[in-house]
Amino acid sequence: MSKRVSTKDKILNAAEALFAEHGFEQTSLRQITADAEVNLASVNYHFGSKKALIQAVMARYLEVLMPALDRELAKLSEQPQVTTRAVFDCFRSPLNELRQVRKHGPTIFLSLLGYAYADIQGHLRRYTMDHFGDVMQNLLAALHVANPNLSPVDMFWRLHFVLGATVFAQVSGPALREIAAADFGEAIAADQMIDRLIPFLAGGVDAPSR
Amino acid sequence: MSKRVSTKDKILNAAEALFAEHGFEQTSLRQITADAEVNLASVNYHFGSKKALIQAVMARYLEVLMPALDRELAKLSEQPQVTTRAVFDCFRSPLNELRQVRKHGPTIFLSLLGYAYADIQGHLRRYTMDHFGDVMQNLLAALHVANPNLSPVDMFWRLHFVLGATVFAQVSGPALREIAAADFGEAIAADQMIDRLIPFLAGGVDAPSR
DNA sequence: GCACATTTTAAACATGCGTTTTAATTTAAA
DNA sequence: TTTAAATTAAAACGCATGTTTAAAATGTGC
Repeated sequence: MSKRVSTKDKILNAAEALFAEHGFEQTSLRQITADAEVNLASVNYHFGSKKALIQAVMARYLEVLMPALDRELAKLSEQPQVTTRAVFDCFRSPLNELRQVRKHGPTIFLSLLGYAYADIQGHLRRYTMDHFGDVMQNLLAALHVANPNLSPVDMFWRLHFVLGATVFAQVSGPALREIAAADFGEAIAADQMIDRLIPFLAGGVDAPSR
Repeated sequence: MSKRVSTKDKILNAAEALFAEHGFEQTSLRQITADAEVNLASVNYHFGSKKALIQAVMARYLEVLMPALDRELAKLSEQPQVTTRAVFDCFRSPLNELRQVRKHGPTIFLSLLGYAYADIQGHLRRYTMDHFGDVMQNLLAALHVANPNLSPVDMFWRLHFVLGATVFAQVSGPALREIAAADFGEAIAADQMIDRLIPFLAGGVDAPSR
C-alpha cells in the first residue's frame, strides 16, 4: 500500500532528523546513510557533496515556510494598526502548517536555523540569507511600523536577540524540557514553547531602549 | 622583563581564544598547540585529554565570575526593592572585572558558555551546571522576587530565553557586527552590546505571560 | 657533577571523516 | 529481448583528528 520512498528522500528524511538533533558538523554521512538504510556513496551520487545535502535539507523547509510567512506579513500590513505582538503572531500559522506536513517540522526547522546561524564557515549562512533576506527585511519593516520609536540599528540588534532566544531555546529544547520536567514535574511540548516565547519576545522588542 | 609563561598557560591562552572563535569541536589540538608554540603532545601530558582542557579553560572563567556574580546578587537581595532590570545589572560589574583581567574576557566567556550550552554530548553541560547551578538558583530566586506574578515554570523558560539571546548574540557577534557596520555604517563594540541587551532582556522577562 | 624526576620532542598509531572509483545491479527504452 | 542509461554496492583513497609511545632534553636536589 505504502508508496516506495526514493533513495533521495530517504536520505533527506534521515539527514534532517540527525541534523536537528546533533547539528550539521557532528552528523556524519555514515550515520545518515545507516539510518536511511542506503549506501554511503549515494549521498554524493544524488547530492554531490555533504554541503549540498545540507542546503537541500534546508531548502525543503524554506520553500514551505517562506511564502507562508510572507503571506502573513502581507496580510498584517493591511491592518490599520500593527503591534509587535501581532508581528510575532505571524509565525504561528506558518509553523502550524509545517507541523501538519511534518510532525516535528517546527522543531526541526528552528534547530536547523540555529545550527545554520551558528555556522561560522558561512556557506550555509550565505545560502539561508539569500533565501531569508527578503523576509528579514519585511520583518524589520513590520517591526519598525509597530515600534517607530526604535532606531533601525536598535531594531537590528533586537531582531537578532529574538532570533537568538528562539533558536537557542529550540536547540537546547530537549535538554531543557528534561530539566523542566524534573524540576516542576511538568512536561512541556514543543508547540507550547512558542506560546511561552512570543510574549517574551514582544516584551523585549517593546522595551525602552535604555 | 616579562615573566616566562608556562606551557600549561600558553596552551590555555591559545585554546580559549580559538574556542571562543570557532567552538570546541571545530578547534583541533594541532591548531591550539601551533598557536601556543608548544608541542602537540603537551596537551595530553598536562591536561590528559581535550575534554579536560576544555573544562580547564571554562574553570578559569567560572572561578572568577561565579563569586563576583554571587556577591552582586547577595548585595541586591539586601535592597528593599528588586526590579528585573536591577537583577540583570548585577552582571555588569563582574563582566567588567573580567574585562580588566582579560581584555576580551566577557566576549570569550559568553562564547564559551554558548558553545558549552549548545554542547549536546553533555559532559561540559554537566560540568558547567555543577559550577553554575547555585548561581542559577540565586538568579531564579532574585528574578522571582522582582516578578512574583510569574510562575516558577514560566520563569525557568524565560531565564533560558535570556540565556539564549545572550550567548547567541555573543557567538554570532562578529558576523552581526560586520553586517551592522555595513548596513548602518556604525561599528558596535562588544561591551556596548550588553547595553543593548539588558533592556531587551528585562522587557522580555517583565512581559505579561500570555 | 651526578642521579633522578620532569618536561619536551618527534614519530607513529588508531580511528573516523568526506569523497572517489570501479564493478555489479536494476531500470527503461527500442 | 537487447541495449543503454541510471542507480546501487563495496572498497579504497587521502586526509585530519585525538592519543600514545619512546627517546631526547631540561630541570632539580644532593
